[in-house]
Amino acid sequence: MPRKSRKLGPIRLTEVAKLAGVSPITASRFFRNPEALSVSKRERVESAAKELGYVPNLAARALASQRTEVIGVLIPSLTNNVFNDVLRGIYDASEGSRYTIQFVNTRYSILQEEKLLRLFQAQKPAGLIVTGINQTEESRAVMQAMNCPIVQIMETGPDPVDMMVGFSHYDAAFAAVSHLLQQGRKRIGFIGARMDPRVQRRLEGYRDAMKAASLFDPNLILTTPTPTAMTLGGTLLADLLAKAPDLDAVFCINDDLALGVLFECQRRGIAIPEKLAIIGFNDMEFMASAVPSLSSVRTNRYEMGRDAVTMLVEAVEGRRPAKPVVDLGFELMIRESSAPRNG
Amino acid sequence: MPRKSRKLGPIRLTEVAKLAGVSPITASRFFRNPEALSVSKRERVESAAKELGYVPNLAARALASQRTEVIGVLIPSLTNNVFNDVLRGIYDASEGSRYTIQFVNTRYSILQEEKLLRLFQAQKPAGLIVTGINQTEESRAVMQAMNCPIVQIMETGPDPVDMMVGFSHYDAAFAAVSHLLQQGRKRIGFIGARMDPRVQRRLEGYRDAMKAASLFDPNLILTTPTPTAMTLGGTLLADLLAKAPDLDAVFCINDDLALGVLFECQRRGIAIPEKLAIIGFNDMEFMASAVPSLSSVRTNRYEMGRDAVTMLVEAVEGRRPAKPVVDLGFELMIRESSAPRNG
DNA sequence: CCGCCAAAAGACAGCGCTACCATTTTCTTG
DNA sequence: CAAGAAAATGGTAGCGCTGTCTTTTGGCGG
Repeated sequence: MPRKSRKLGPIRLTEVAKLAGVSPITASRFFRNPEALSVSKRERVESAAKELGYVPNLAARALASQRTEVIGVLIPSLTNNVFNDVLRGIYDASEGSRYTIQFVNTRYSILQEEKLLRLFQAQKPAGLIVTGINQTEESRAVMQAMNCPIVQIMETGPDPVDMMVGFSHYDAAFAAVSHLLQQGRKRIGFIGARMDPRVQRRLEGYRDAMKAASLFDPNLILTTPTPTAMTLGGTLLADLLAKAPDLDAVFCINDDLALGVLFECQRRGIAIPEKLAIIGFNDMEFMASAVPSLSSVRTNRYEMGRDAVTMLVEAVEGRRPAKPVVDLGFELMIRESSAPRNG
Repeated sequence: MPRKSRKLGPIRLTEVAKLAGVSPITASRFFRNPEALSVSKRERVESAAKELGYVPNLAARALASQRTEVIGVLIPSLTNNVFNDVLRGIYDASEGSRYTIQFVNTRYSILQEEKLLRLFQAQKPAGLIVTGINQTEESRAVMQAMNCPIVQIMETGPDPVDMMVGFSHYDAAFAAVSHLLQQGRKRIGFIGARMDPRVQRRLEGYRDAMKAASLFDPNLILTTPTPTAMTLGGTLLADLLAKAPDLDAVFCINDDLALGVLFECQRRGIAIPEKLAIIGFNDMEFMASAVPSLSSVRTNRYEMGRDAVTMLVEAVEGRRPAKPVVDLGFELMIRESSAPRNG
């Protein structure tokens, strides 16, 4: 006898079935597809399960059925508040479904991402959410082999692995810079930190907008691989001002930097927007309440997370979306910090 | 024959064992406790596993061993940035271990918490992290029955379910208000939102500090059950000023509200700290860079998450901590916003 | 009242791994 | 060098559930 005799542990499906007077397999079906049972048996199983306080053993279910009800989520950072909103959307959407979220942090490393992807592969998740479109060849191969729906989030691009929900960072940055140009600004700086692929694309948008206006000047660009932080905004503005004292606007690749820039300006007595216009990116809540209120590019982060889960759930259940790539767009939120000079 | 013949799916332990020329159970041991194998077998299993690209099937492992390597985390909110930092600590600490984090959101509802706790119970987690000390009787009973180490985080209190990592919100608030009193402030307002149990305890700390100075006045207190937000800070300040026009300081239960208050003051031309002193709570990064810089109470959120996981892992492995309740304390960060009036 | 068909219920084996114990091998030591 | 202890390894069964197929049941027309 290899194991101790039956311990009195948690209630098993067999016990429920016995109490309900049905076979275990019928009880099993009750939990997966109650419609398949006759009304009488359905009620009996239901009350038996309630009476015993039965909770299915997920490990056994996963082993027997060869699949799980887990949605794997790969996100590059928890420090960056942007992903906080995305996660909120993901968790909110998952609560209505029967799927569980399993979240992992790639730390902006595509090799770490590859490793984690392999780990997920072994768990046979029901679906996968990955950030961005810059996966390694190997990662793409693993994803393709996984045989589950996959959504790439945060940006759109050509050649989706499966599905996508995002927006064009290039277009968003182009629009933000174009707005500053329309306000008559000419010496528009670019302040960027961390410089992940999406930030790189924002830089391209900035560059092309400036070139289109024949105002491009590499001295107006200041970037650092350092992770973003509010204090960094102040430091970077100081450095940029040293390189380009005639700066009359800044495009910050996120709102933390923008607020840091605002504070630095207050410290130095630089009038916003008269001397310097500021525009941020993402439109976090504080942008609207700052004094002066700060312009930004609103991105639909919560919706991205939420829609990714929705698409995944639909796809798992066989209802693949009409178009696999969803562009959630962006919106310019023009506020005091980029008002016309004489406004 | 109930199933199709052996499909060519993922590599199983048996395959690895065969290639290594050992029994499956020996191969199994390699993955759980390599020390138990002789060096020669260890090397053979290792290379066989690598060659075949073996990844253990976690569902089978969980089913056979009757336990998982999951740490369940119950946290009340993803919107509140405080928990972002805690989660970071949790995830960072878990990466060094073999445990996986399974996070769920209780939405500040103790009934939801109870429900989620039951769900976790069925999954037999290796450990559990729960927020706060205000669980239902039923929840406590479930936890006690779970037979796994449990850490309550975010605050300390009497009667831990098992272990605790946190600090005294009462003491922290008391200290913050005492500081304002020492600066000669007499009409110190309290601005609070959401009013979860921990915020309630901060209110008590405020109340007792004011009473001790014989300066308590209920008109100085303004709270709302609304979730916290930066704009809310401004609104609440406006309302409080209507009730108590002679206000000379505010204690905000978090930094978002404090920044909102600062912005509202800038809008109204209220001089900080001359007319009004401000102190927040948590010491988020932006507090130091604001102009004027904002005082706050530093709390060790990241460390709380990190230490909770560390304690859990230690406990699972039989090394229970010397003292089950860890007080991480707090630190008053005094900055310009609560400097003396003539400073 | 029979036969037919669809729907409902059940039988059975096995998913991939590990607990438990038995057995073999290696190491100590008088 | 024998004998006992300790370490390393293996055999077997089963964790709790579900996929597949088979059997039973019930409804209905003739």
